[in-house]
Amino acid sequence: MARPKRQEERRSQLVAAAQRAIAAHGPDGARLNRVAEEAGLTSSAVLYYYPDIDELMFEANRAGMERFYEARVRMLEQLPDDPVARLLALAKSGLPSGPGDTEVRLLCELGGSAGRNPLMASLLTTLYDRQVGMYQVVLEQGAARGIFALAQPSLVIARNLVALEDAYGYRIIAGHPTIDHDGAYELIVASARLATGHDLTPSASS
Amino acid sequence: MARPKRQEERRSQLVAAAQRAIAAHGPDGARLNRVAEEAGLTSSAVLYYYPDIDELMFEANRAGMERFYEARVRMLEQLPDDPVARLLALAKSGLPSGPGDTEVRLLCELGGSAGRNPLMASLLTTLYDRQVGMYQVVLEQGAARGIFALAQPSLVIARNLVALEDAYGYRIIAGHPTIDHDGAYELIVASARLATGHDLTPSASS
DNA sequence: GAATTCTTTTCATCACGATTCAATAAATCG
DNA sequence: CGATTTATTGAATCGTGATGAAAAGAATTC
Repeated sequence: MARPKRQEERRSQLVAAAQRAIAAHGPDGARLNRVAEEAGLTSSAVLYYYPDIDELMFEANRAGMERFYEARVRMLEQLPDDPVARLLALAKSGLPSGPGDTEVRLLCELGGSAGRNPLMASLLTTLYDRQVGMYQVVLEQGAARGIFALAQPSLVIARNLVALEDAYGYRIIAGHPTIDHDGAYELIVASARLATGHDLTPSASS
Repeated sequence: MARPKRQEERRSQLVAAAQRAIAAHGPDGARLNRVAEEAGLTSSAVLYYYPDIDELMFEANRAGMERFYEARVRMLEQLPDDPVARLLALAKSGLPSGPGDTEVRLLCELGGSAGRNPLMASLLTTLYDRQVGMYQVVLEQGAARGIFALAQPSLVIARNLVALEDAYGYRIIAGHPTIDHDGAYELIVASARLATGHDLTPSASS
């Protein structure tokens, strides 16, 4: 009797468009027009789905973080039950592939705005703690099996490893001439070696 | 025969005002009006000194980084010639005092924009490398005197320590509930302990 | 105090982005 | 097809910020 609603589909398209716009122009430079252009619509159409533009922007950021985290969780689940392999995979998956990695670009943009946006600050803090939790599980698992000889509490090691990921993410996004994805990975692994007392060579897992 | 020029003084006042505005509203939210208000002037007066507003903003950012770095260098110089004390002081001075630390807030804001601003990216990369250099000097000094037993090349250790500083700066600015200045300091020192093979207790320097 | 140069404000203008609303297009069902 | 609901557009409006020009204000020298 009428045209069916398919708003959810459009809404997620708009969220994706907003994410691209933010990655391209920053959280404040992502004007309504840019989002609309990115989505192939007019600004009015965007407003039709998100009468409050801030709501769309927040959702774009929130969803971006969620997606980043969820992807890592899924990756971890698909891996064999090997602490060494898992630790290395975590380190690799936490780094941007290069300066053009839009997913991490988004996260970096948010980091700066956390200082003046309590909501963003809270989301980022949560994301950080969740990632720390992931590392902790792997570390504890390895320790329980006698594979890792943790030199520090797992919380300390995990916090430092996630911190390294974050920081090198910024360096890679900024295009550091000698710290690219692989270089940062090696640096993080080097730190993990000391903390776990393990070689962390892919094959020497047991 | 006429009123003397004292533009340099005003210009540096404006740079400081711009820094405060950026720390308060972000790199893109720092409108000309905000800067003027922060400086106690009108927007036109600001334009009188900086016809190109982007030039002021860039200078504010550049000067902010420079100042941050120079302050650390001076602090190091004033310290006794003790690698342990210097390393600890470095770690402490690289972290924001709290979420309200405007100097580090500024740096965090820039980190995000580096992805779309090559000039900022270049400045931040330089700042990072310079800080790494500072750490390297201290590490090598300690190693040469037999105080530190470096578990890795000094470049690797230094890069990781500066990275930790950066990342915890973001966490502190974001107001992480359990990672404040002191907490982050302990985490960084914990990592430095493993890398230097030294207790890093303030008194056990020799 | 008058002349001169530097500084600042006021005001007008311009461009751009957000927002609204009426009009139009599209999809579905009977 | 035509009624009905959903989706999208385009023009109009509004506010904000950047910018420029002219006028007013301030500091110095003679």
